[in-house]
Amino acid sequence: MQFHNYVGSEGDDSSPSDYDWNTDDELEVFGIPPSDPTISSQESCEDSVGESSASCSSAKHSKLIHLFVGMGFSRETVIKAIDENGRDNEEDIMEALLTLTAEKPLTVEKDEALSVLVNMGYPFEEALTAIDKCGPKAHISELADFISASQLEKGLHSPQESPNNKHDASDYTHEKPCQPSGEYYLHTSKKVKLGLGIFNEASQVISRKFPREVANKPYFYFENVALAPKGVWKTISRFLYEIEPEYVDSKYFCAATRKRGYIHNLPTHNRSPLLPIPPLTIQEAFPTTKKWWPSWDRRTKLNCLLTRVAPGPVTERIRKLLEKFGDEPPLHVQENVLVEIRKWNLVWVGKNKLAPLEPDEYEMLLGFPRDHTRGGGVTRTERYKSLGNAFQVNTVAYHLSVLKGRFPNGINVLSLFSGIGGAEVALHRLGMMLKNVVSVEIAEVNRNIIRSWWEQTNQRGNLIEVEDVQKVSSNELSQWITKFGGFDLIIGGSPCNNISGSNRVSRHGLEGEQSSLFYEYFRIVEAVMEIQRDELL
DNA sequence: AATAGTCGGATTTTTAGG
DNA sequence: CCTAAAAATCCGACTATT
Repeated sequence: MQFHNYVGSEGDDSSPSDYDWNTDDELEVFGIPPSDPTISSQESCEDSVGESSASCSSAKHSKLIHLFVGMGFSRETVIKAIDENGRDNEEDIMEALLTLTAEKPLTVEKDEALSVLVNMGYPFEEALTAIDKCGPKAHISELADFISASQLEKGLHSPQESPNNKHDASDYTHEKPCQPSGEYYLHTSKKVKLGLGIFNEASQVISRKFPREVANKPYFYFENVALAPKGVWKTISRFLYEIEPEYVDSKYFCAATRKRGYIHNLPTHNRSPLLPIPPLTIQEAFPTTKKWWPSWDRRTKLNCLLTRVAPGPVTERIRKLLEKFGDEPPLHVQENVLVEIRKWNLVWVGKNKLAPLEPDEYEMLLGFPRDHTRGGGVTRTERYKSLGNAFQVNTVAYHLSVLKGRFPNGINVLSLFSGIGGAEVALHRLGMMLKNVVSVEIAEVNRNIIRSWWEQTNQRGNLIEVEDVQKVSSNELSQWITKFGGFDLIIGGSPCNNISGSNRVSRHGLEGEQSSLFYEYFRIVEAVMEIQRDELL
């Protein structure tokens, strides 16, 4: 029953599966000479230390480059932006980068259109819907008209009439608890959730009532798997102030499915995605696989990236099977192979040859910098495990983007179940200054990864690493709060071990051994709320 | 009524490194 | 030849969706 919001009557024609770019893309991209969207976004991190380019020698310069490269811009673009704006004003550079990346012609029309529309100020989700409806080849003006029309049609009162004005009405004042009534309304833009997407037009304007205490500082953001056993999300909602989960599939943000539920008290107006928009199909994300991709494998999206990948013998078995037939295996063989392919999330890397994704491909799809989890004694198996448990950075950043303007002087973050630091990376890529980050993570390899990232990105703030969430006392919280002046954001996804459908052994629900740590999340949110409310009075 | 897909766990076998 | 680590191989249920 908690999935009642899936039942949006006519979700059919807006269903994501009928993005019909399949055929278009294949033809087009084949026709285009070697220009790889993926390579341009990845090359950057590789040799960032090699300061051989003659002109740039100062330490400040290279630090700046590193900083912005860490946010996901290509090294080339960063250098250009710094050259144009000087190295002293980081905000100007940031603006220039956003402009440059938005103007840069992308290889695929859809991405380009999306980027342009977003840059014009249209909400990301509406832009996607428009492209979905009008087709990827539609002219920008046509798409813009579509969006305006649909906004009118829905009688949207939102401040989007003048798309160029990104920052007009703020939906509420964050510093002050607005109404003394204690009632609080948050207007989500209409297409929130439904069908595990955020772009279903069947949904209506939703007003959520917040208890007064969560309408105030601090913001919190909770994440877990969407397809939990019955009742789990209802329980989670009950603890987290009766806020309805927002179900989002990360396939709208990258080339892989990732169905997750999010409960938060963030405003939802004027969200904006990270730029550049990542490749949204397998074919765009992995151009080299097109050469080997058989026509009968019609996938455009990968399935969820799990913590384990297919062992070698599986792919070898398929290869031998396929080699028995010619170019076109019989239908029943195709179907059997497809079942295995989908189950193990394989891609084509040679003639009849399949392979699981590499760890660095996981990183790319999930929005992390290349080699984020590499090195420092981290094994391959551990990388898969940590990455499989991680946030999809673009998705989370999209939600957190509303915070950017609210904390121009930096933000204090309490990050629970940090894992490999998806929340930290998301905030950083949004260009937010991280003042104080308390990061709670049980696994040593993950803490090392976060620490390493923190140092590589030249963070000027303060990172405190804590091991066990159960040992975080309210006393300790008080001390941090006093020292930092309070937390602005509490963020984390509690363990899904006993909730995930993949677990055949101990899917015991929210009360399971690991998943019950959700209550620790709740405990800490409560404690921080309590302490900071007292301090404010 | 049938199908598809899922932030996994326990155990055994193989490999890597002395 | 030994040990530790990594890879391979077992293992269904639950539910939204069609």
